[in-house]
Amino acid sequence: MGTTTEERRSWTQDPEGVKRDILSVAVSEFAANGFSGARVDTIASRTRTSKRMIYYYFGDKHGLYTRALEAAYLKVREGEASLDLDHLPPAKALARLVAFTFEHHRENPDFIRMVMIENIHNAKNLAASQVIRDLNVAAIDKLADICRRGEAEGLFRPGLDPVALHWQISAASFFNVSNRPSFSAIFGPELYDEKAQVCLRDQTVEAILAIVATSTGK
Amino acid sequence: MGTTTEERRSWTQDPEGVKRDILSVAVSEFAANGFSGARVDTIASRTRTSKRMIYYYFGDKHGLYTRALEAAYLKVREGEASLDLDHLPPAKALARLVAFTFEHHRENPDFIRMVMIENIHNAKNLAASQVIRDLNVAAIDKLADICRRGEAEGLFRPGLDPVALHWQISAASFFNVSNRPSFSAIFGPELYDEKAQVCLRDQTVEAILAIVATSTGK
DNA sequence: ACGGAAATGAACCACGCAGTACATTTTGGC
DNA sequence: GCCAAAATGTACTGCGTGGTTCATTTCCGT
Repeated sequence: MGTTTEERRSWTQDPEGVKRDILSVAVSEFAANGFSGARVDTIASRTRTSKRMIYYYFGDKHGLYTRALEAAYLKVREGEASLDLDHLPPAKALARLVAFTFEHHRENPDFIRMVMIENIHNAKNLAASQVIRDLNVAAIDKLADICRRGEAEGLFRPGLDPVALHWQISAASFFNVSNRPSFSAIFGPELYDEKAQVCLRDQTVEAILAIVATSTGK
Repeated sequence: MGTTTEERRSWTQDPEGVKRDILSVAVSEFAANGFSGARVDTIASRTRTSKRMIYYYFGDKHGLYTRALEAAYLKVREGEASLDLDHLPPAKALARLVAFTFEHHRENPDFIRMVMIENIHNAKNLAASQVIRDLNVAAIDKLADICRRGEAEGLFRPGLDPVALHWQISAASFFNVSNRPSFSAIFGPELYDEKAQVCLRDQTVEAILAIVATSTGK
């Protein structure tokens, strides 16, 4: 009855595709607006599916946020995996790692913003995710290895703390992206010209090399 | 009629006090929860006055946020004014400035968080505030002066960019506070022990001194 | 001492937005 | 082919929250 005049809706199912779609939109929305700033309706409207599916797959806004955070981490750590430093001498390897980190952060502003947002929330969700903790601990192994080799060859000062070194590297690389808006607003955009960025990167590399070479701190 | 049984309310006016009260609560609430995360009702409940007064004096939530941001900046820049470096030789002065900045940021987490939040919002409000721009440009004068003196005495390499140097100093000092939650969550809280913090601070001072001393970058 | 403006109180409202109910279609196992 | 389970569409709701209305009290100039 009336089937001819009424519209018949049909679709083909694609659970994994739908989840991926939602997550990628969620990452960019949360990264852009923060947790409370992001709107589930907006996220939904930017996917090829509906709000209904978000709640179907992710439970609630918070669940979606957590999964988006993990997705951002996974993507960025994937990019790091390609870096092979074992064949380089320690100083070269370290220089390369620092320069790479600097560039890699620049290329992943959404990831940086997700971490900023997490820090505003005191890293509550980050701390709760075993997935992320594992990823990060793995990320420091490369650095620890370089330190070990450098010390063994007598090139680096003894007693280096890989975590402290990672802190120094992250500080510059992260800050460069995270505080770009405020820095540009106050001092002008010149420091973010490609040329100036290369300069900052090289300066950072040199600073890190200086730290491992000299005997500083106690 | 009935004036004896009905409660009579009376109060003494204090416009400036009320504004100060509201602003100080607003800073801590916005710093803690971000713009959309903060609740006007919560802010109101923590003041000695009412939500009505917030709208009376600040117009809307956004107006309150802007004023809170400026208040945070004013307070922190005030603390910096006490630092007198003119009587120190350039290297000493720079070392002192870096160490001071590092500590000063640690002591003002709410300010750091306000800047983080601004950066999430692409520094939109910060850019719109002439007050804040003036404050920051003034803040770099100290550093520019040290650079000038250092170069004149042949102690620093020529062509130093005070803004780039400020970037390096800020990166470490800011990151140390801004990313403490995520860093602690992932690598443990050890790096934020007093002892380790002193170590990081000294390491940062040395790194900055290395930058001005060597001829790095182009 | 009084009149108008500034300052404050108490209740109220409109609506944006997270989350749901219910119906319908697809899919895969037997 | 049939049926239960998974996946999707459509429409709806309750309430948290930013903002307002109206009345009342304090203060200050003359």
